[in-house]
Amino acid sequence: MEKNFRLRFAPSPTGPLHIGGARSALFNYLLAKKNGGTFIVRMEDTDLERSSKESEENIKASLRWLGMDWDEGIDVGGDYGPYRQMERLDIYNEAVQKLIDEGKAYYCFCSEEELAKEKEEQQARGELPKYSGKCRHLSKEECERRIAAGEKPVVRFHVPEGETVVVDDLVRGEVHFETDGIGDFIIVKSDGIPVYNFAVVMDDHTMGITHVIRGEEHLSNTPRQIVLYDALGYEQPRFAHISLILGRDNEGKLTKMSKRHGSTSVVAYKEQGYLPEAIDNFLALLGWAPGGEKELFTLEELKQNFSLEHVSKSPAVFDIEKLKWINGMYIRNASGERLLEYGLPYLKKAGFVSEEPSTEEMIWAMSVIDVLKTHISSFAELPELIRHYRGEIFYRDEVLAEMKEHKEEVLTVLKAMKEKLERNPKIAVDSYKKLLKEISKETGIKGRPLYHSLRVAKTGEEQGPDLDKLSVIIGRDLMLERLKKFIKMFQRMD
RNA sequence: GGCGCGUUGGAGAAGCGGCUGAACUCACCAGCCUUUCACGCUGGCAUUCAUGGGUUCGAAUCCCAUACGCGUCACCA
Repeated sequence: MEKNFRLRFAPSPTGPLHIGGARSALFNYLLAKKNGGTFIVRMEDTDLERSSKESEENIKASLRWLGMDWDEGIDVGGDYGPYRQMERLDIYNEAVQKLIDEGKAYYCFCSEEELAKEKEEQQARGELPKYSGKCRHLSKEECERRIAAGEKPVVRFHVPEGETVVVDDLVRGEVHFETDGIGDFIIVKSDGIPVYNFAVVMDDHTMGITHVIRGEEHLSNTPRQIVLYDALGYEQPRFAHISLILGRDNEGKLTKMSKRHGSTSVVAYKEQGYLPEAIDNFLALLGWAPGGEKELFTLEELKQNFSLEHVSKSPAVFDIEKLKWINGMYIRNASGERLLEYGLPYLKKAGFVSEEPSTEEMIWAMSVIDVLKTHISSFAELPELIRHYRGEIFYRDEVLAEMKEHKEEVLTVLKAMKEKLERNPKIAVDSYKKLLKEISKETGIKGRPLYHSLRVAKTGEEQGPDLDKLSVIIGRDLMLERLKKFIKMFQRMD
């Protein structure tokens, strides 16, 4: 009998939601949805120093933006709350007291200096550094006396010696750890707040979590947690540790994804004009492989197809080129409305259309986006491209040299265009195609000689959007100005 | 250093003992489409899976060793 799937994403609100976190959240979300289960979001805010409300808000907003709505947890509630660790202290304290009473955990009064010294000595002797167990045998009376005297002890868990802990991991198989390598670890800090390894066990158990999908960096924490599950008499959830996300640094070395590899937060990608469905798609492919040749998946399709069986053990490389490609594909396939919805803010921000666009501006925005949509991989490139086409242009020597070989032809075409533009001060955007036809007919020049000369004169480039459509961006006046300048310059060349 | 994990083309990445004489994507090359380029479409692009042994009728796929890379060893999560 399979229990209902209950999965969770439990970030600590110590910064904006980053790519790695979003990917963990996604995998949990997808597995829950695939199996008709429940997706829960909870906050691990026991690090008072670094936790902040802004971070929590950022994480929630990012998750919602990516389409990962949770069924239970923070903000939405549920039967297993509260969903913030700092509001669950009573639950933890009760369990800690039980462990102390049973002799499975104990107060430790060692100072940081003592511990550091001990560690140093152990290392000098070539031993693995771990807590000596010095406070293990303090009497209850002594503990009470010292606490009453104002000392602030931590609580350590007495790790059973000489045992092997097996992590039965859904992606890595059985991974073995010796308890002798662990040492009695702290479960409650001297300020009375439990440490992650303890709180997470309590939460996952009391919330009925069935599967824990998290980053590989937690693999070495898992034996500690398992030993706690055993001591508490709780049943373990299934664990799945997904591989790290690597980024390539300036020297070309691959290391764990961090700020030095560029943007790491979800909001940063949002601001750069990536679509949430593209991010989801990209994230899903970071370590997970769908069966066939298909690479583009909507969230809905991901929900149906996701499974842990095809999650890779080897690290995933954050390949920004791939993200750009995926995003570009989503942009090309998006409806006009959606394109406008996402693209317009970038045009406004860059000042190409006003804050309250007129109908004319809206029409212009739509056609610009339509012209450029096959040339951008994110919406942030939209204003960049427009500025690029309108800005200073440079003519490459090789290109000019090639054109010089057909000097007469080139000049004929350019002059014809110049004259037509001069005669039509208010030429409509959609009549450029007709114009090109006329020029071709009148001059007898067609194909590459026709298009190439005009393209170079107008943009300085040899490739780009359709020539007639380019007028939407450059406009009649600028185009004419450039033609005149180019003709002048070109005539003087020999 | 201990423990843990990984190593497939120019890059990302499938593959889980025979139907892979190694998918797919990017990049690159060629052709088609387009009165041009791009977009799009079609085709080409690893005699080989870090190296060395072994198991097997058969291995990128299983085992061992070596090398290299990465992660983790907190009163952070």
